[in-house]
Parts: sequence; structure tokens; C-alpha cells
Amino acid sequence: MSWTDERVELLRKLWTDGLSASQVAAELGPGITRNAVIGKIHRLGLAERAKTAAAPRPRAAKPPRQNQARMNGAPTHGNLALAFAPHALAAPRVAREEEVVIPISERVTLMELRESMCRWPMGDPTTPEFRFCGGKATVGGGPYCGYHARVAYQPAQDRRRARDQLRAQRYA
DNA sequence: CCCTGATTCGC
DNA sequence: GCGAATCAGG
Repeated sequence: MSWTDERVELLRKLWTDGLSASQVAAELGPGITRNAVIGKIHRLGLAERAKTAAAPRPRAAKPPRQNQARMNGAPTHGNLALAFAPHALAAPRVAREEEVVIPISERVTLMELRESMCRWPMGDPTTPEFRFCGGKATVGGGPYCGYHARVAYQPAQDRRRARDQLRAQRYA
């Protein structure tokens, strides 16, 4: 890997846009490390930048408990499938909602995805715009952030609650 | 631990 | 010029 004109140009753009060195490295592809990016930045004399741009990653605001996304009308069997391919089954309404709830700045590419990040897919996997949520995957080593875990498993929880309510009435 | 940029120095 | 290793810090 070498610093071609295109690479340098992209580096300039992304760095100026306020991306971190590791993020820029991820965008430039495998073979470019964050050290390489930092080194190049210094050699180019780009070390000082208006670091008020997107520098500190804004955390995602916690979704309000009230209007939670739920997947009414989603297939009722295959909870497992929902867990593995939520994007395939998610209702359009949910997709629109997460556009609002999850900040774009939090989304990550495959290269940026870490073990500790939410692996909820966002967008069309066949396009370069495809991203993962990238939030903190805190839930017991699970694949999702708190919000998306809730979204993914909501239908199962709903059905269980409905069933339990029915039983409670029957035996009352 | 997660991450950030800065610096050094052998290649 | 390049970037891994390392450092100092949030």
C-alpha cells in the first residue's frame, strides 16, 4: 500500500471532515492503519484542524420508553430468524424510526465494526452506504445495543406477555 | 478496557 | 517518506 493521489485526497477530506485517525484508516481500507494515517497527517502538515467538527463522537440519545419501535405485523414465527437477519424482516416503519433515533455519526462500516459494537445492519448491504449501528453492544455480550436488542426481541416478548395474560384470565 | 493524537526512529 | 511501537492522555 502506498499513498496514491486518491488516497491522500480522501485522507485530506475525511480528516478535515473531523473523522478520527482510526475512522479515516477504516475508510481507506485494509492495509492502512491508524498509525499510517497519523504519520501521513503530520507529514502533510495537517496536524492542526478545527477539531470541533465531529471529533467527539456524540452518543446516541436513549430512545424514549413510550414510542418504542415495534414490529406489528411482522412474521410471528422465527424469532431466531429475527435475531440473525432483523433487516430482512423489519417493517419499514421501524427502519424510518431508526433513521431518526440513531445518529448517522454513530454508524460504522464493516471495517470499523468492533466486537463491542452493535451489529444491527442499517441500509442496503449491496450498496457502499451500508453501515452497522455501531452503538455499544452491552447486553451480555450480545450482538446489539440496548435499543436494537429491544427492537429485535420485542415480538417474542409481546407474544409471551399476551399468552400469560390469557392464562391469567382463564384461571382467574 | 475502550478510545484519541503525538512522537520516535529503524527501515 | 513510511508506519509500528510507544507514549500520554480522555
